[in-house]
Amino acid sequence: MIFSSELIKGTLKTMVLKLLADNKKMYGYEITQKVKEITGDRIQITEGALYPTLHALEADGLVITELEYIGKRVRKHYKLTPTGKSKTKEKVNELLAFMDTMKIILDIKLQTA
Amino acid sequence: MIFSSELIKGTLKTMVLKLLADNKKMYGYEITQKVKEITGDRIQITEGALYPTLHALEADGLVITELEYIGKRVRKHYKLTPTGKSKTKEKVNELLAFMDTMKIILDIKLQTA
DNA sequence: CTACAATACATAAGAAACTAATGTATGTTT
DNA sequence: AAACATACATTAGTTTCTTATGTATTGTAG
Repeated sequence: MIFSSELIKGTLKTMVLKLLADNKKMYGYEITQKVKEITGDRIQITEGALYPTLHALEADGLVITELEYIGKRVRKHYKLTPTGKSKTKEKVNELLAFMDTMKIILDIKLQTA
Repeated sequence: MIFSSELIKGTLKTMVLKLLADNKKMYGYEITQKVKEITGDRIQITEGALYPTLHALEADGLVITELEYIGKRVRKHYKLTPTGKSKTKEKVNELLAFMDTMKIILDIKLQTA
């Protein structure tokens, strides 16, 4: 089962930041594969969503880039800046807290009729 | 702390369906207040987001409406249809599973360097 | 040895879903 | 009487995604 894309909305930036925090340095294609791998193919990040997000993170000063050449093929590595690291902690904590709050709504029976 | 609105994206429909499942019958304004109440003001659903969502649920046959008059003021109550009830279970289960998957990404240390 | 799949970047048109603002109206509190 | 709360609704604009397309290199299967 693949998660409906609407669920991924709003969590993509946080996911990418957290992956960069855990892996120090990643390139775009690697991020798509890693997410597929660790979610058992249930979350698939499309390139059309990922690249604009990475560019936005760079424009915001949360990541810096570094080019690597594998033969003639280029890889653009992304790495968190200090600002990016603290922003990552913020965003991760917020998402975890949000999910706890959502669970209150999803789990409880408010009234029984 | 109020959750950034981007996090609410994609979960609104599921929240509304679940609230209707637990409360049998609710009107729009009541939904906004209930969500504020049970989340300690951390999730605030705006009317501009809620009403179009309710109308979409009705157009999709997941809810039916019923008008109530309190003096001259009108309340539009929403109630799940049988289709709406089974859709609610699906969406709630999917969101819970999604959150478990997200926790894998947010909690684990993939590599240490 | 060539066609297809995979790797790797990127953009762009359109859609979806929201925000923020505005509008209308009634009821309640200070 | 003014302000706030209740209760519906719409709309212009923005953000963020999907789907498709484009370019190019490298690996693999027939």
